[in-house]
Amino acid sequence: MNEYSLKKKVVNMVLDTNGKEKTDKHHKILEAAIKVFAEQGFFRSTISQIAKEAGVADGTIYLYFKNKDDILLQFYSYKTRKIFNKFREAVDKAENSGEKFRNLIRCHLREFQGDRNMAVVYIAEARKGQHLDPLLDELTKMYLDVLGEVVEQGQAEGLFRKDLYISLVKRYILGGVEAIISTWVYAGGKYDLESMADPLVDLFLRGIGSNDVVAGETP
Amino acid sequence: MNEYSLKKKVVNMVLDTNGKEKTDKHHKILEAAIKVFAEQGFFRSTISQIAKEAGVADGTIYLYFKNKDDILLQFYSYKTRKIFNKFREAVDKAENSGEKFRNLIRCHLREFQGDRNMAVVYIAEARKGQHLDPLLDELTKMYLDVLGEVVEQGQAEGLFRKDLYISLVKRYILGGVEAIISTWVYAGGKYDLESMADPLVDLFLRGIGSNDVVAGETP
DNA sequence: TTTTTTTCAATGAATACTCATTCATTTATC
DNA sequence: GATAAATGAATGAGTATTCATTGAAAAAAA
Repeated sequence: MNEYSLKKKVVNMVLDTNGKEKTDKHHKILEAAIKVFAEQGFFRSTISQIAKEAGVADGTIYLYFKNKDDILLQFYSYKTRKIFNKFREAVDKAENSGEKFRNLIRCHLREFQGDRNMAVVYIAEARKGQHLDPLLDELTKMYLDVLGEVVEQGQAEGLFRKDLYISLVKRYILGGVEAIISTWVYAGGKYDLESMADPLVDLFLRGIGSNDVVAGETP
Repeated sequence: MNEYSLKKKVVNMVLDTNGKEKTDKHHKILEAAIKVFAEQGFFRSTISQIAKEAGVADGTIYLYFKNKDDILLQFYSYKTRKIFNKFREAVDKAENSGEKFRNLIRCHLREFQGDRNMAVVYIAEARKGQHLDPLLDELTKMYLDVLGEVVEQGQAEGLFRKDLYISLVKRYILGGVEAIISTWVYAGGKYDLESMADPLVDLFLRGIGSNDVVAGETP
């Protein structure tokens, strides 16, 4: 929106000797912001609310973030990297493509369940796409790439159908998973999200049709 | 936000003798607003922009709408009703559940393709759910109900599997369809959306797995 | 019919208010 | 004591909403 001139070095994400993230201001503000965003949506949230939630002064936020947009941006950047590593790991530790597929979806659900505020922000704020956040697209793209990889391997292994419209399949799977997360978020996160992985994978693999009957067609 | 005291009667959606909606101010403003919302997002859009797009003065908008939020609300209310009738019709005119299912999804895609601004607003703005719009939930709920109906009938007719977790299936299908619409919107609406209906239905019915192999399990 | 009066939708400048952002001052750290 | 970090009140840009004024058209009077 305005000029990007950082007056001070920022991004001093300190790690303490245990390797755990030190609860420094930067982190505290980020978490507070996501909580507020999750509750009210990005545009309704004010810097003052975030500052209060983080227990700092309004001005302090500007020592760590360029502006309000930058808070969301840094959140995406941070979480996206972190989550993507988990996804990667889940896929890589599996032997065959079927297991990779199941692991990926289970991991997706588990990670979002583990950080509900993040889930809300991703689900609610992410769709806008377009201008604010190339980062968002990046996560989506990475996810789709991993999925594509798994599906193609699955085809090679004879586990998945050969006649698939891959780009459609990728979107469709991501859509299905996000719909389940969105429902869970919306229901207040009351039930166990990860346990939806198996029924969901079953749907992806077998579909809802019985036998070989293709509904709506008259062969 | 403030008190709800309407000083004048509003909502005079005039129908001319042909039954077509007369292009009165109310309608003109609504369409203009959705265009602006689609381009910039609700919060970035200003009343002045909408007024300019509609070719009226800023103040005129307040003769037809309580406030900015109300524009979005009335849009949802209006479109939701309209679209739902189409969905209903698509389902009712089919004989068997398979055809109903296919019709519903095709209709969904066709309607969204036919009004891209609407699609953008629904996809981008709708996820927030929560507070602003019980209307939104209403559309979703109606859609899920119709879907549930179709799926249950399909089970009775032996077309769909009996061992389905219905509430999961409903969400999952809506998610898949929305993902396809979202992709289309995001790609700039360049290709034909309705033609995705058949491949999509195929995925829903048959899944991506080959034969009876259930991936990731070791039976 | 012509003239006068009333009405009320439409206008857009003025208002009121919200917030992101700044910066002079205070507090902590070394 | 000097440097760095944090503060929060003050600023002002942006914009939703209001309302006194206008003028075209309908109704009433002539």
